[in-house]
Amino acid sequence: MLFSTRYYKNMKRKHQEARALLDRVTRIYAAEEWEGGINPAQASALLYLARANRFSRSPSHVAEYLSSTRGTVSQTLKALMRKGLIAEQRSAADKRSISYEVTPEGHALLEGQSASRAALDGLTNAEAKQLATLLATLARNALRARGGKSFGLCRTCKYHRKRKAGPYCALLDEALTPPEADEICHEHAEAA
Amino acid sequence: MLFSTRYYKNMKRKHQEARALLDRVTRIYAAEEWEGGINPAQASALLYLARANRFSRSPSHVAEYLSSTRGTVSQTLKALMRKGLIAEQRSAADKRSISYEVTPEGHALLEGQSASRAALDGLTNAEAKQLATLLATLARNALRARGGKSFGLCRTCKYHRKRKAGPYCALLDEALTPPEADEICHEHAEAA
DNA sequence: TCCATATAATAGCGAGTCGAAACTATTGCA
DNA sequence: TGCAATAGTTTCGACTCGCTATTATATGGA
Repeated sequence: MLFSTRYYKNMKRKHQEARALLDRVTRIYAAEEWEGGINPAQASALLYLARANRFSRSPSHVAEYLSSTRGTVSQTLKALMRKGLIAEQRSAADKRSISYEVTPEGHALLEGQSASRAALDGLTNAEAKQLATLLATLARNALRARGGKSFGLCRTCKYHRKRKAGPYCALLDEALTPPEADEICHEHAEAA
Repeated sequence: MLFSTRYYKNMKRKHQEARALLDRVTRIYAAEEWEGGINPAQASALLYLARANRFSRSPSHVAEYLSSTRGTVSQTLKALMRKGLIAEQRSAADKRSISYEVTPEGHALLEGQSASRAALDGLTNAEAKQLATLLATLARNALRARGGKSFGLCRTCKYHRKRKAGPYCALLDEALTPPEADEICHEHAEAA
């Protein structure tokens, strides 16, 4: 198939427009976050920790989720600790690993940000859903290209089982509480 | 209208999911940018300068577009200068103001990033257009709430005129070249 | 059992961002 | 002429960023 030069120029312009929009929206929200006494990196890490299950709340997992490094994330988490927004939970099984918990103060901060963003964005429910679907496609494709992990919700994983006693993970051979089925898992594998 | 607690919990979850997705996609792209020898703030400023018209390429304009401050942007632009990606253009009319030009090296870098992103995102043309539309709505609403300026394209502005001799700006009383009609303008006003 | 290797997290480095506030140099208005 | 507004820069302290050690713990052979 043959296309004109004009067609390609138009494609390129459209692509740059979408990219610039993503940049700009992110920066507007970042400005909001700064005003809440937290910086964007800290906000992203905090939201991840609030959404991740008990197997997925270590510095390494945060780093991988955010396409960052362990060193950088280690410092971000220390800052969140100092601010009392998360708490450390050392594991007995493996003394090297640490799991973080979002404190009530941390949850309150996220709650406030959610409210402020909902007021800002002014999207209808249908539009918000559409946006989430498109961004999810974008993330999935980009991650596949980069070899990253999906970090999807437990209930959409191929190891997820619905048992009479409640949800269950066939990979870790662990029983789960009902709310855990809606949390992010670092072991998440796309169902076929 | 009455809604259940479950309904609100679901709303909140959906909202956080969209926000987390925006976070994550941005960070995946940021990781790409670092690999290209440039950091996210520099990449955003560079792309803005490449898309802005000759009236809109000052440090103040970049700062306002990115919801940042003049001080921060001043440093970012100095970094881009050192890397030879932009060039200074001092004005004779107002000796205080500076306009920046993206150099051929800068354009080449953006070109490479565009190509790499297009390969990453894997969206169809229709999906890309839909995403751009949704993000534009988001940006417009958030900016209205914060009192920010739109920075839209010249040809969508209420002061834009299509004349026989070519495009024309009725606000600045200036004749424009055809490509300028597709550039960003800091004076942009939404058409009624 | 001992030792090499792998893994989890942290520390330190240098460049750079962030907002905020102080500071220059111009411009324009009264 | 004077003085406030504007455009840009500088400096500050806190923090992020990737990077390269370094420490502590686990694990898998020989």
